[in-house]
Amino acid sequence: MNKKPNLKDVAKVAGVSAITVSRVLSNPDKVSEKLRAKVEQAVHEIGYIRNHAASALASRRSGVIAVIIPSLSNIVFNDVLQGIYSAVKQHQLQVILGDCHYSPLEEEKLIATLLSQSPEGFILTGTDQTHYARKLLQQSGIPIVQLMELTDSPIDMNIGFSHFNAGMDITRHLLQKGYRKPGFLGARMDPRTQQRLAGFKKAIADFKQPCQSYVVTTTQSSSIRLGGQLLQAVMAESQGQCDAVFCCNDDLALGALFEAKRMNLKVPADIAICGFNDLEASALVEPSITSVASPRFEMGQQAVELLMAASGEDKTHQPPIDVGYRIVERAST
Amino acid sequence: MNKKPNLKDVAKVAGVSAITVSRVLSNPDKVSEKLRAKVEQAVHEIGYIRNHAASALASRRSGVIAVIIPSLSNIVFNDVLQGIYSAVKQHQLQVILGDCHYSPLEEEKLIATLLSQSPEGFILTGTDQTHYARKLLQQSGIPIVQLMELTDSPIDMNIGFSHFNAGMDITRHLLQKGYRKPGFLGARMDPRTQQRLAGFKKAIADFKQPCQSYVVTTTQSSSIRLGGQLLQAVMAESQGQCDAVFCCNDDLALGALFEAKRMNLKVPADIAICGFNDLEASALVEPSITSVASPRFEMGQQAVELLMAASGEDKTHQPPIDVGYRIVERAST
DNA sequence: AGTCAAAATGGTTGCGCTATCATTTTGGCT
DNA sequence: AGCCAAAATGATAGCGCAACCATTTTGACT
Repeated sequence: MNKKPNLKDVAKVAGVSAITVSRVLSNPDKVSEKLRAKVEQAVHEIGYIRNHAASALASRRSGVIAVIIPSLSNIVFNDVLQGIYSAVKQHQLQVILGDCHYSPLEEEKLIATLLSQSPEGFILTGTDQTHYARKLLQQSGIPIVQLMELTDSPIDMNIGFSHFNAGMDITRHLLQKGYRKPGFLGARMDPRTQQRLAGFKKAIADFKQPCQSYVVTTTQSSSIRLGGQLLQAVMAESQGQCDAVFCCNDDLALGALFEAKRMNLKVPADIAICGFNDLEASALVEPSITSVASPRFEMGQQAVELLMAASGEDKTHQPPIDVGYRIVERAST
Repeated sequence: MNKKPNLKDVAKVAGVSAITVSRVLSNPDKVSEKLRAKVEQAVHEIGYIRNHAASALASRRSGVIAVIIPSLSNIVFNDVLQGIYSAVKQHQLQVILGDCHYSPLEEEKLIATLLSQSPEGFILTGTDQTHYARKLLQQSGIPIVQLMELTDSPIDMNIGFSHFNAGMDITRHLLQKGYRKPGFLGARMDPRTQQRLAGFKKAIADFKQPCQSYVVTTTQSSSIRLGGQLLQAVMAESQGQCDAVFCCNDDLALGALFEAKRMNLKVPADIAICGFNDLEASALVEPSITSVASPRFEMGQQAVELLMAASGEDKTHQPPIDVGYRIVERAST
């Protein structure tokens, strides 16, 4: 194995200087047609690949953005990620991704690690970063986007929607449909789930008529199977009285739906079911499941655009961007 | 904003030389207790974060591995990714991830881009890389793992299972169950799907009794909804004769199942349905869906371990590792 | 042909770190 | 106390590239 070719090797083959090769690679518009062809030919011929570390060091531009999500297994963040990757491609950036497993402490460590790559922007999920994490981020001086939720005190920029309002709205929807004994089924209980639960409680507290409500939660991670178990739990706790469940996400809702069938409960006659995130399956099961849709892909895209826009100009603190949500009413309610 | 602190700044605060600080950070065992405490204190105090680019340039170790998957939206690759991330954490590595959208050409470009980060290992999905991509990879001299499928001519290392055999086995299962007019429903038609289809055809060709088979495929990307459409298509094509479908993945199988119910076909009496990948939902729908399970998470983990093991020693070409698969027989067949 | 500004190309230097080797300090032993 | 190997720490150089500024070439105009 010969050692990897560098700029000088290309320069030699192309018969130009090293700096010229560099220019061809980074500013193809600034050089003459002939030169570019000659150099590109040489690059291809010897299979030259630019050393990113050296380039980043010399130019102080890493061409990288850092992203931290709480979970790789949750489809929700996948959609966001796809948005991020699609946007990033336009800007010729690389993504370095971290999975903090819903833990602020892991997130803090990840932030330190990812910052060492000198990212040009940072995308975080949620707003519950540790104090030291916030310090590191602020000190880094790069643009930051906090994603998914809205907060009054963002580190820098913020884009998302109100999970509290969404939880409240969908609970109101249940109440409007005449259900008076709704239950909340929650898993994981991350901040966004808690906000949805708070919305649930608020809707019930504000409702003009009195009603009985149930809350069954677990810190286990969410799954379809768990949805079934939680439905059993809420039916047991309510002694069969519970007539509607707001599941903190669609996985649970699917599981609750399957379980309801096994328990011979008619949906929505005996029990209404609604979920959150509007996964594809929710629209296609029988009966289809009412859910809350949000523009996840677009949120990811827009987060990248915000970073790019911000890295140019000076810090003009923009207000949080509310991307909103939509209650998708279906047969299950 | 003061500019970011560097090694010298830490050294000044700690009252030692820059190189010593470097050593504390990279070889904490090689320094005295006192020194380490002093330096770590200084690091934390000024919020120093090591410049990865400079470190990588000077040490020729990037601490990064590159991973390319064909799709971010496919849960299958998510499981693999999780395995990769879990293994990577042990080794203090970062992952740079690319999504090639099932395109070898995009993959080639991605490979070039990711190689510029001087990764210490490369994980690829599948075995259909372009010629130039293979050249670049080989020239890079780093360990490479091709994942998911098995091949006789790997670029370097290879871990996966035979999609051909799996497709053949599950088709045999249908035939053994007495179905004589099976159909294959395929989406995307990436190499692995094609191998499953080839297995399907082989099983039918080898079967001792003659039977009628149907193949309906599309290059559209897979979805639950599409599964329903493909079921309609195969029933139309077979004039209602088709009595079993092998769906190239579980999303299609779920869609086919939902559609079968809408068409008032009993599963498995009127039509058997089986899928591939054994997603959680497949076990929980009614009737539960027969599928093919494979150790995806472990494959991802093991790929990383292979890379790490290989980067130490010399290239001793190991044979491909077959992780196997398992037919999970359920109510739908 | 001669002029001059604009476009194209090249030389030097330093980004922040670590490898290599050199030097100093430590501490167990006679 | 004196010796010496081992442990701890420091000085120097260079990784491969792009910023900066210098130089050469081009071509539109008189």
